[in-house]
Amino acid sequence: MAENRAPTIYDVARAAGVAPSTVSRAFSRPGRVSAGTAERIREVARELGYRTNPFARALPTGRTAMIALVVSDVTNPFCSELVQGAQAAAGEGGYTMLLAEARESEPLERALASADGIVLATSRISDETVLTAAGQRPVVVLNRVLPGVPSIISDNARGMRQTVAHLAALGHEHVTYVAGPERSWADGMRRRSLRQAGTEQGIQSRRVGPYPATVEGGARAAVEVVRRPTTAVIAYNDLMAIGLIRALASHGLQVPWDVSVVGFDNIFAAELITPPLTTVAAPLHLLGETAVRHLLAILGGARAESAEPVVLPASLVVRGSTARRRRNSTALTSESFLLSAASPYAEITQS
Amino acid sequence: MAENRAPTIYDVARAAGVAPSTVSRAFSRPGRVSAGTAERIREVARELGYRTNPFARALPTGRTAMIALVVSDVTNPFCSELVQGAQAAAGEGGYTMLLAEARESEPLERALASADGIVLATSRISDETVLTAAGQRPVVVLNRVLPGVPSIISDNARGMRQTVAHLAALGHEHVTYVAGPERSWADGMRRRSLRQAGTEQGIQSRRVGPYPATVEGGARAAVEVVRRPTTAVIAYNDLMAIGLIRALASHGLQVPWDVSVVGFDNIFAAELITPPLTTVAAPLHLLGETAVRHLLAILGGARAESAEPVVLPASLVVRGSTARRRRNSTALTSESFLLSAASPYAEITQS
DNA sequence: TTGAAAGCGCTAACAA
DNA sequence: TTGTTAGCGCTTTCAA
Repeated sequence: MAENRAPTIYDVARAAGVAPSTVSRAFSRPGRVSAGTAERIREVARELGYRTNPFARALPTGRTAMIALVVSDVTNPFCSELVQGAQAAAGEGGYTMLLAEARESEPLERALASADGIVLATSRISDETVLTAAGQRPVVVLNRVLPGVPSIISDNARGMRQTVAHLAALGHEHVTYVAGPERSWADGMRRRSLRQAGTEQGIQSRRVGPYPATVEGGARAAVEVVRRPTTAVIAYNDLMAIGLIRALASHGLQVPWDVSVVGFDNIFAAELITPPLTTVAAPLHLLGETAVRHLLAILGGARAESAEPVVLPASLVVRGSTARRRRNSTALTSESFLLSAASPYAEITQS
Repeated sequence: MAENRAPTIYDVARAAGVAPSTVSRAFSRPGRVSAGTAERIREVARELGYRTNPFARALPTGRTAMIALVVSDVTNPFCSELVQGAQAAAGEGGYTMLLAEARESEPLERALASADGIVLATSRISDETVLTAAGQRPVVVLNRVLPGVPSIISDNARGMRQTVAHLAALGHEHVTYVAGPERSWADGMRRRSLRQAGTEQGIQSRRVGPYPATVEGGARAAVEVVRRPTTAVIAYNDLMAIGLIRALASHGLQVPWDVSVVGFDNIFAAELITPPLTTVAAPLHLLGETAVRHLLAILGGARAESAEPVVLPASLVVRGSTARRRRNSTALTSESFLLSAASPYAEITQS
């Protein structure tokens, strides 16, 4: 309410009996000013309640001390932890974090306009757009790999290998993958990893979908899963797995007894549902943190932009949604698995 | 990477054959420039890829077109939707949203330094600090009421009344309230509402706690709940309710058969757990949205800061964690309820 | 309606 | 080590 104009370096300078530039230096590069004056200046500044104006500073330096985190859906539990990790790392580095939910490209524009650098954690934005953005500001992408753009990913391949091994150990011979958003790099990666792991471990796999990466999407997938019997399904993410489990139940199929379900991400709700979800845990917090750290390093002048993506560990967390295959329940042979009415999207691989 | 200095109004002015000030006007106050020139300027600007620099603009105007949302824990599912609503409203109003997680006051400082206004959605910050902040910039608080500070709250009293009525209808005569953070305004409000509703409807209530407003906190509360038998408990929030339910189960008490549990907020996970949680649904998204809208209105010069908090509807969502009281199980009399070993914190009310 | 010019608060040469 | 002096890109009187 008391609209007293905030004190500036000029006020401090006058009160401390030095030149404004000295005050500026005292704050922007301590060490370039004698200990004594520095101390006095800080003292006076404190008394006056001076705070450096980030905008005024941004103008001559071109550095805003802000980074932007662009996500596709804040509501997605996957995001929350990411955001937290990012926010922590940003604060630690003295940066303020902008959060943008990118439905269209406009938020990205705004982010580009005011942030020094950007962390992109959304599959909603096309590779081309990302590349364009990367041409203007340092960009770090999460869970996608793009030539020339530093990226942080979690080890989907490893998680998938563990999952397949786990399922195989439980006696499963076929696995259905419920695909998420088609444009998502992670989806492609998970699909390929499954095929690969399947081949290595003698497990047949097929894919259904794509469906939206939501509880609702998972529920919709259930219809197709029911139509094309399987003993184990791996969903693109936990949200879908949850939707799938519930919908399956309403179709009379009990997880894990009738069918085993595995998710991806290990979101908060994964261990709360019944049965608790077996899932590939992504180091969500670490992912966000690492991305921001990486970005700050680049902003700080680190030119060692190794072309290789940073791979963070992911590994299977076994809970209650997977169980030994029931020999007698679903009379599933290799043939019936492969031949069951295929949807237009279906993609079948044989080990 | 092509580090071509971004075009400025000077570049546009030269290319369009007008003065820089005209370009400025064309963007900041269309209407103060002839339709023809305006069109030409926009044209040229588009070609050059000009974007107004928010920092340069912020300097003379003092307006940054950014608002800050300060929350206590991004990871809390309660926040996610809030953030989304806020972010949507901000974008809609042409504002960029800063997100700060306030563990200490430093993030608040940063927010104050760069945002035009602030939405405070955390109980971690003291009333005094909020008041100080409100003295410097427009502030809107969420779920707390502070003299002179515009606030948005959800109708806890109504939700509580419904809850008590629901419980009473199920035959419960005593209710235990598991308290959350002591400094939280919402906690006090819920406690008072319960006492009030209890008095009105002839239900005895007592309080245990406070405990942290987390799953872990809820689990810890279970110990006390077990020690001091009760047939129904209302938890400060869903997270605690969830922790409570699970911990109760490990103590051999089944919800809702042995004890009914009600939460607050209706977070995403509430309907996923087993049993699905009966809870007072807060309009999370709307809360965030409304807070930001309100803030933008104030920033826009709305002086009608009605002293009254804006109250958004909250109401009970009945799911599976509440059930009819089993007459025979817990032989709970009014005396034993009131006299059971009280913790130092306990506060007992009699209708 | 448009242009000229003076800042907004800070940083960064360059001098002293 | 410190002061002087230009700007950074934009807005905003004030004149024209």
